[in-house]
Amino acid sequence: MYGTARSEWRTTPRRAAVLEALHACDGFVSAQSLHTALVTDGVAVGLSTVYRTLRLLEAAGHVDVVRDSDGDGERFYRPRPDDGHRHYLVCRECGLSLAVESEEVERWVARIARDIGFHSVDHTVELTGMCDGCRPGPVDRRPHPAGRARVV
Amino acid sequence: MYGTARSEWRTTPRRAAVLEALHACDGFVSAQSLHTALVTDGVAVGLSTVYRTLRLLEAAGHVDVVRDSDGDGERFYRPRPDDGHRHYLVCRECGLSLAVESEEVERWVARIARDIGFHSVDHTVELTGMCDGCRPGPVDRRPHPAGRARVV
DNA sequence: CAGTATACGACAATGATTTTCATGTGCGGT
DNA sequence: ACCGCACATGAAAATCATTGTCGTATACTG
Ligand SMILES: [Mn+2]
Ligand SMILES: [Mn+2]
Ligand SMILES: [Zn+2]
Ligand SMILES: [Zn+2]
Repeated sequence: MYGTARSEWRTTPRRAAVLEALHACDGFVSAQSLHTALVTDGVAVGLSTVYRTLRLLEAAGHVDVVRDSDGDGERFYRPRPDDGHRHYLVCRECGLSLAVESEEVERWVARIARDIGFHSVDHTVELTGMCDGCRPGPVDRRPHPAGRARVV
Repeated sequence: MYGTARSEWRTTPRRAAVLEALHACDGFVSAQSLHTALVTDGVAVGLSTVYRTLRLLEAAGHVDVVRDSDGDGERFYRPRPDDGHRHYLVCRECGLSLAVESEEVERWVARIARDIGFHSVDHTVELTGMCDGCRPGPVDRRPHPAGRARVV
């Protein structure tokens, strides 16, 4: 009748590039570093577009997110597996991130939501620790593996 | 011998005031609103001091923290019960927050940490939803109970 | 191909939190 | 009680990831 039914998701070169760059990364990346990676790679894309695209992907459930535990709560993104969201155990030192099995927590969340009677209950679960390579020896502390973002 | 052993926590009037104001609040409060409450109450205290004190309390494990889910990740604080930390189900609309039973999750975290072999594993678990009073009716949506921070 | 709703990007604005740094004060030692 | 100094305080400036603005470009429908 009136408004023409238009698609709500335009496939544009920038968005394709952002998504591709995201998949090319190991583990979690921030919007900023993803933008840097793109520019370094010769892809002309604005920082705003990277932020906007990541937000869209987040809303569409195509990425998992973890937030830096310190002050500004910086956001890090990772492509989400097709079969549902994951939760991660992240090394505070080197950024190594591992998806963990979370059936138990998912059930717990559902039970709590049902018992208390809240609607549209969403959940955030983040584990942080130190991996073997980063364990602080009293004397012989070795250099960290790498900066951020390995994944298994 | 050399360095004099000094206490690592000075009891000062401002810190006492901040802690008291925190206990006087229902539910979670931000550093900013806690500062406003203090000043309104006639207590002369700087915003920096409120932030610093809350950080200290956090590090000492005397408060529980939840972070706003949107961009800036604003932090909200609540006095922690003596018998250990809690996790909360918070209403996105009115801020009503309820401590939930989380034995199951605590055990899950311990198991994951042990299985994967990370050390000093810490965890963040936050539940957000909509309480009964805030449920969005298709037609008759009623005004929200109150702004932020009730607790049960 | 035209029309328009949407995407883009350079740049400014936001806003919670941190840092600075000059000054005040708790507290251990005497 | 008095000193001395490490730590606490606060007003103001800095930080900085993220979002808003708005003029221009472009994807998509017809
Ligand atoms: Mn989950
Ligand atoms: Mn817990
Ligand atoms: Zn590590
Ligand atoms: Zn509510």
